[in-house]
Amino acid sequence: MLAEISFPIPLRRTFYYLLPEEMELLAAPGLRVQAPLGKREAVGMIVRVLPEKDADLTGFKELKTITRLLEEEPLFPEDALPLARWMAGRWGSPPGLCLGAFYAHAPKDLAAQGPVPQAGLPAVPAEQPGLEKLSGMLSSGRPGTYLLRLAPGERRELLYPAVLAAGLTGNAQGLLLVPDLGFIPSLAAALEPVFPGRVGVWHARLTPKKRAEAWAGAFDGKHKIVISTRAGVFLAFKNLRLGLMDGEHEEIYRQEEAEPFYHAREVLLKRMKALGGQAVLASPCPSIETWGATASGEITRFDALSTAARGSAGRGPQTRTAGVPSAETVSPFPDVRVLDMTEYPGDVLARPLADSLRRVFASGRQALVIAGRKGYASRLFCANCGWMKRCQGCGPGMTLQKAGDGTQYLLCRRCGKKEPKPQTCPKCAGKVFRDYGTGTQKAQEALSKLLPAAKIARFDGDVLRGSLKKMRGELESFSKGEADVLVGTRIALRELGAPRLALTAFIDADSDLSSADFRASEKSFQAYYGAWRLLGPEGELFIQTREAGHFVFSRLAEMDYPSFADGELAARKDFFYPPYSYIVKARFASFNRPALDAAASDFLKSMSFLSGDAGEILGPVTSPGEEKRKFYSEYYLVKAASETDAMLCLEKARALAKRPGVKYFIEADPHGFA
DNA sequence: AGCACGCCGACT
DNA sequence: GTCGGCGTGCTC
Repeated sequence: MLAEISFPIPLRRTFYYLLPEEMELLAAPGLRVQAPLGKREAVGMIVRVLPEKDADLTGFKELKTITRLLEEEPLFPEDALPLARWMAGRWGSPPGLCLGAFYAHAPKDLAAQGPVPQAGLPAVPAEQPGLEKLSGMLSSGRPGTYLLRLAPGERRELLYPAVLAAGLTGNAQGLLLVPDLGFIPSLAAALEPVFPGRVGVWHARLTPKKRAEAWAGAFDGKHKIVISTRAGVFLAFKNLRLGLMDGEHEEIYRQEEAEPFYHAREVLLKRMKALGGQAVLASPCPSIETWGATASGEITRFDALSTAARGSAGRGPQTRTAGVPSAETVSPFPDVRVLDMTEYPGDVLARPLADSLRRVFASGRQALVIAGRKGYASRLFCANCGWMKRCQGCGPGMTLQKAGDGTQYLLCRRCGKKEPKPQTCPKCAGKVFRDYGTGTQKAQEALSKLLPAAKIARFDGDVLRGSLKKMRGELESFSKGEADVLVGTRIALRELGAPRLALTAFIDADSDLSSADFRASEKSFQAYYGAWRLLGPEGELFIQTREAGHFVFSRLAEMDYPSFADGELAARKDFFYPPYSYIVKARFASFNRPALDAAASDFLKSMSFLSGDAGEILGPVTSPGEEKRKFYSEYYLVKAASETDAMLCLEKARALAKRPGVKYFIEADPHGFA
C-alpha cells in the first residue's frame, strides 16, 4: 500500500510513499507521518491511502518508505483536510501550506492525555440585559452563526464572559479571537472567574513552553476557552463548539504577508459549520460582508445594549444626553462636524477646527489629530476659488499623479480616466493651484504655528518604523498627559485606550476616501467611529473634506452605523462588489510590451467561461507611478458571482502557461488595490 | 521550506 | 590558496 503525503512546503504537489506492512491498518487520512524528504526527515500528513496500482508512478527512480506514524487518531475531529483544500482554492496558496497551518504547532510526540479537569463551581457572569435572546440561542447548542453588534462604549469584558458562559455547557470548548495582542490580558482576567484555571492564551509571542502548554490545553480539553490572535483559528480542539470573534471587521484578520493567505473570519465560519458548532461575530461596525450575510438571512443579528444605557459607565460621549435605552438611540449625538474644505481654500486647519483646538488647549485638555496618509496622491484645486477638477463620469475629485518623466496629470481613481493638468482655473481663471493632502509632518507644522506653546507628539509610520522605544515614548508622553496634541495616521487610533479626549480630527478625510479600494467608505466610517469612541464628555469630532456630500458623512451625526451599512451594502450590490461578488486580481508586468499583451490575452481567453451573470472583468488598469518608460504593468479584476466560480478563475489564472519575460501576480480577494 | 551544488570575491 | 556569498534546482 501507498500513502499520499502532503508536506508543509510551498509546493503544489503531494508525494507517494511506501507504507510498511505494520502501518497499513493504522494509516488513514488526517494522520501525521514522519518520512524522508530529500536529505532530511520531515513531518507531513496523509491525505490518501491507496493500493500501488492506483498511483501513477511513471518516471520514478525510487519510492521511499514512511518512517513512522505520529498518532493513531486525527488531531482534528472536524477533518482538517477539506478545510485546507478549500483554503487552498479560495486564496490560491499551496495546499501543503494550508494544511500545515493546522498542524504546524502540534508537538511531534503527543503527551499522554491527563484527566480532563472537572468543572468546579465557576462564577456565573451577571446577566447582560439585551443578551437574553442570543444567550438562549447559544445555550440551545443548535448550530448557528450570529452577529453581535456592539453598542458604543460596550464593555467587552462584561459581555463576552456572558456570551461564552451561555454557549459553553458540558465539556464544550470555545475560541475567542481578538484583533490585537493587547486585548488578551484584560479579557483573560475577565474570563478567569468564569472558567477558573481553564483559560488559555495563544499568540505569536508565547515562549516555547507556554506555547506547548496552550496547544496541549486546547487539544486535550483542559482549556475551556482559548483567547488568541488570528492564527488561533487553526488550533486543534478536542470539542470546539463556539467561536467568538471580537472586532470582526478588523483587517488584521486577513493574512496577506505570507502564504498561506487566509481570512480568519472566513476560516472560522467554515470551520464552525464543519463542526456543527456556533459562531458569533462581534463588532460595533461590522464588515459589509457580515452585514450582507445578515441581510440575506445567513447570519442572525443581535444588538447589544449600550453599557452606558445600563448605567454602569459614566464616561464617553454617550453620557451627554439621557438616551432612551435602545442600541440605536442611546448613543446621543456626539458633536461630529464635517468641514467642507472648499470653503477654506489653502487652509491646513479650517477655522472652526483651529478655534476648537485653541479652546481645548486653553482648557488643558488633549486632542488627537489624524493626518492624511503619507505619500498619497493629492488633489489639485484652485488657490483662489477652491475649484477642483472632478471626473465627469464618476463624480469624485481627480487625483494628481506624476508620470515617469516628471510631468503631472490628473487621474480618476474610480474609472482610471486621465486628463492633463489644467493651466488655468475654468471658474475664476486663476493660475495658482495648490495640491491638497496633508502628511503628519505638515500637520505638525500647522499645529505648532497655531499653538506655539503646545507640546505635540507624533505617531505615524515613520515613528513606528523607527525604534520601538521612541514609538512607545511618543505614545506614553501623550497618554500621561505630557503632550497636548498627538498627530498621527489612522494607526494611532488603535493604540489609544481610554476615551477621554476633548477633540479628535481628521485633517484630510479624502486621502482615505479616494483610495482605489472599494472598501474605502467602510474603512473610513470605522475610523471615524474609532476616533469618536476616544472622546470624553463634551468631546468633538472634526472631519475635513472636499467631498462633504459623500455618502459616508450622511449618517455620521448620529453614528448610525446600521443605516450607513445598509446604504453601503446597496452600493456594493449596484457595483457588483463583495459580498455580491468574489474578486480575483491578475497583474502582469514586463519590459516587453508584446509579451505582456500576449499574457493578458491568454488570461482573458481563460476567463471566457464566465459569461452573462456569472461575472465581469475590469481592466486593463495601469497602475500609476509604474509607467516608467520601459516597464509595463497592468492588472485585471475578475468579479465572479459565486465563490466556486472565483475559485475556478483563480485556478485557471494560476495555471496559465508562463510567457518568458512576463511576471504574473495572481491574487484572490485583493484589499486596497491600486 | 530545507538542503546541496556551484561558481566568483576577500581573507587567515 | 580556502571561507563564504546567495542563485538555482530538487524533494515520492
